[in-house]
Amino acid sequence: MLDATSSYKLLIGASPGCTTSCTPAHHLARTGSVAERDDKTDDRTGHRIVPETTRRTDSLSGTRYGNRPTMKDVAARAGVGLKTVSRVVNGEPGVTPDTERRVQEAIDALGFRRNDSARVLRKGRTASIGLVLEDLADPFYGPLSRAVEEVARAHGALLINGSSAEDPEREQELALALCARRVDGLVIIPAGDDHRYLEPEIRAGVATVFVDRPAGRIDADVVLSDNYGGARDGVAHLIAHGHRRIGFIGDMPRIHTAAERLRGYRAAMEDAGIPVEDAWMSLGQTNPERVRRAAEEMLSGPEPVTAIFAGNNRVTVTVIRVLAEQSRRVALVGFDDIELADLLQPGVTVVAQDSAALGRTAAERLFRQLDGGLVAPERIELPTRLITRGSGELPPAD
Amino acid sequence: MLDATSSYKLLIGASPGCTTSCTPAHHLARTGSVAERDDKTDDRTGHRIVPETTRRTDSLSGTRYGNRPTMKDVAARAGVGLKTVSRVVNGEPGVTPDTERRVQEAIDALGFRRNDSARVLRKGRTASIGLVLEDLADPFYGPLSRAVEEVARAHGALLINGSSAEDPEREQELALALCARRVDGLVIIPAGDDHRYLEPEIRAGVATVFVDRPAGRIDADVVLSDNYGGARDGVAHLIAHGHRRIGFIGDMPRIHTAAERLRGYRAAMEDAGIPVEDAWMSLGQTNPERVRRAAEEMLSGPEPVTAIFAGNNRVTVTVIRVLAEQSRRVALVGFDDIELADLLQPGVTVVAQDSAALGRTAAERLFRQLDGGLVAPERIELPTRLITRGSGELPPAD
DNA sequence: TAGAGCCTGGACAACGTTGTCAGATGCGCG
DNA sequence: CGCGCATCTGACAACGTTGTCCAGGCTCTA
Repeated sequence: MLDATSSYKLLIGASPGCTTSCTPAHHLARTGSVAERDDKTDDRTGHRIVPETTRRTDSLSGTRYGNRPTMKDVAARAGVGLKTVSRVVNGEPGVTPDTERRVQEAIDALGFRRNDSARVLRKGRTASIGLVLEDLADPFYGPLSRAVEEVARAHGALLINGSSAEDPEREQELALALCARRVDGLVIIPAGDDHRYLEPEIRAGVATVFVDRPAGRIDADVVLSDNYGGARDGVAHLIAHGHRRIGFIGDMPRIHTAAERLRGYRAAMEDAGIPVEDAWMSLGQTNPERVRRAAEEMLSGPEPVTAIFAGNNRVTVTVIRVLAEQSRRVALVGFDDIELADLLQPGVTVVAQDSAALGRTAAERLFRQLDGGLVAPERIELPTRLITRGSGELPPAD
Repeated sequence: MLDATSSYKLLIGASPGCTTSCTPAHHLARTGSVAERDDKTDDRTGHRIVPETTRRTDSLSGTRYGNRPTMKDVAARAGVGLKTVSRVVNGEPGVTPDTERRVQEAIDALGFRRNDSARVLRKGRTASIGLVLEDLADPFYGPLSRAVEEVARAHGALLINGSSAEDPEREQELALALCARRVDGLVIIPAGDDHRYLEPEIRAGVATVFVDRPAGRIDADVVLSDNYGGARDGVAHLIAHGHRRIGFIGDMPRIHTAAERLRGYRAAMEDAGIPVEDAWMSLGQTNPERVRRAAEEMLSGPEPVTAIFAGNNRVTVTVIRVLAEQSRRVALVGFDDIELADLLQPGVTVVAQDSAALGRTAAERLFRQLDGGLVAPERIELPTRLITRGSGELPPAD
């Protein structure tokens, strides 16, 4: 068992149900027939288990487990002082080649590896940054995460990341756990809307940058897409192609991006002088069931919408499915680009944001905070791109 | 600047070019016209920058940056001993409610947060595990990563992860850097084929599980999909639908999964008594350019292939693009499931592996190592599923 | 050959926490 | 009033590393 005291558990959060809410597995198509291989599999798990040839080496030997050699051990073996070993390990000058060789031999012989925990304790900086996002498995966050990692790597730092699962409490747990680890900085895709809990941390020097959505109740750097403008453009695009009854399906309104995109939708409609009807707007969870229901409702009745604006990639995917079942041709513009969107019939017109750029920009900003000391918090907005592929250019079919 | 000494840099790797090789950005369709928003953007970066209202709080106040309060400070302020604070922080028994209240007040007033580095140093366990994978941005690894994270979370551990970018050297750097951080365990999707460098670490008690591909030159737990069987089934499926000239496009042969899938291809062909021609097999990088060239070659000439087996998700996506441009109907089965595969015309038949299950199984195995002490290394093979959607059932079009 | 200066190596404290152990305090009871 | 006991508290060492500082030996020059 991992040694986690009660208080520690409180921080990290040992919640009962690990609801992996909305992994792409849900999005992956599971239609069509399924043939399962069946070849000497374990009854219970369906796994095939093959024992490896040898037992784990040294499992019973005299080697002490979990008792690693220290610099002291290396020093003793090499017949030198403790600090000399430190010098060799860190490549500091002032060691004769001969001594260095002896130390190196001892290191190799003992399998010594410097304990970075102790190093961190002594030096104060951990050379690691934390990333709190919503769901690592969401294709939108993959590139973002990778971009943050690349920037971290370029600065010699490691990346610790965790998923909040869109739960504000879990976001806080994670962020604070990372602070307890003394990460040098924090990149946060917020789930909650009150981040005052971070104030002591920021004051203590933890660099902090928010991405995709702004921080709540504190001043902090934030890097986001132009959600309002992007949505407005997308909806205006539909209007320009003759649509007037346009539906909007988005995420829960408490999520900043969802609210902004809705605002963009309203603005575009207003600009065109089209009064928006309540039945055209549906905000809520983005699981396939709800989205499907919402879409089907908009598409039924005496005056169905002729076009749908989908508030994010998950919504778009489900709406595509629903539209594929319709006899009428309904126009669609989605927020976020989607893989293979160009190969569908028709191609899916989207308002694309560059998630990698979001991550990169945020991480760079983070390290600038770390390098250069203090600057005024800024809000950096990245433009979106309207990519027309067909679905957004369909004329209204009344 | 982050404090990273030369030797440290050596470990973490401060490589010159940060080639974010093959992020999904490459896969995302960029066809169709593009309209860029242009609204008071910064000339150089294309960002829109809006200064936040206030200056960062305390930026110039007397608060000492990077000088956090310690338990000693809390103790002094609460007028109690050091150890009493420790007791309160850790929820240990033996503290009067009154004392506890005083300590808690001091903690809140000072914004104290326990330094886990020191804690780790003292206790030996870090309650964190490392994940080395190929590319966080690859949709295949997102769910895997998330699954590992969930299991870690259930055990009160945090997840540190890094991308090897399919570079063995970088894999080693990362893994060893994680060991220096004293992660309790390591989940590795290996890029290289020699992992003897991990021997001292494993001996020292670092739990280690390999995923997706087996370890090289050491005995270690490994969790992988039935690549051989899956590929054989997929190819047999094509053969069953009348194909004989079947192409195989896969990843570099040094990658275990690629080699196994090729073996499956050969086996299926042999089972059917079809001699394989060299021109039908193409192994190498999976970037769109090479895959496209490979596919186009197979499809030209006097005796073109009538079906293609795509060795992984990236290959499949590119092959779909190429096939969409062909006048002839060519059958396709791909390894790995793909989002929206069911909505294409025809739907894409795939051999699906459950990447989340891979991650979950591996992480659970890791914590079992940590909990239960030592067991013989095992090889756990997860079954694949053939999902038929149309593209794999097309008859040969000669 | 002596003194100055440089190079190398090592002793020691400190980082912030936790485990050990002993001391202090309060209480009940004989 | 004194004793034992239970409860609470705090002093101290240790975890493994790095920074400071000093000692000893060497080379070089006068």
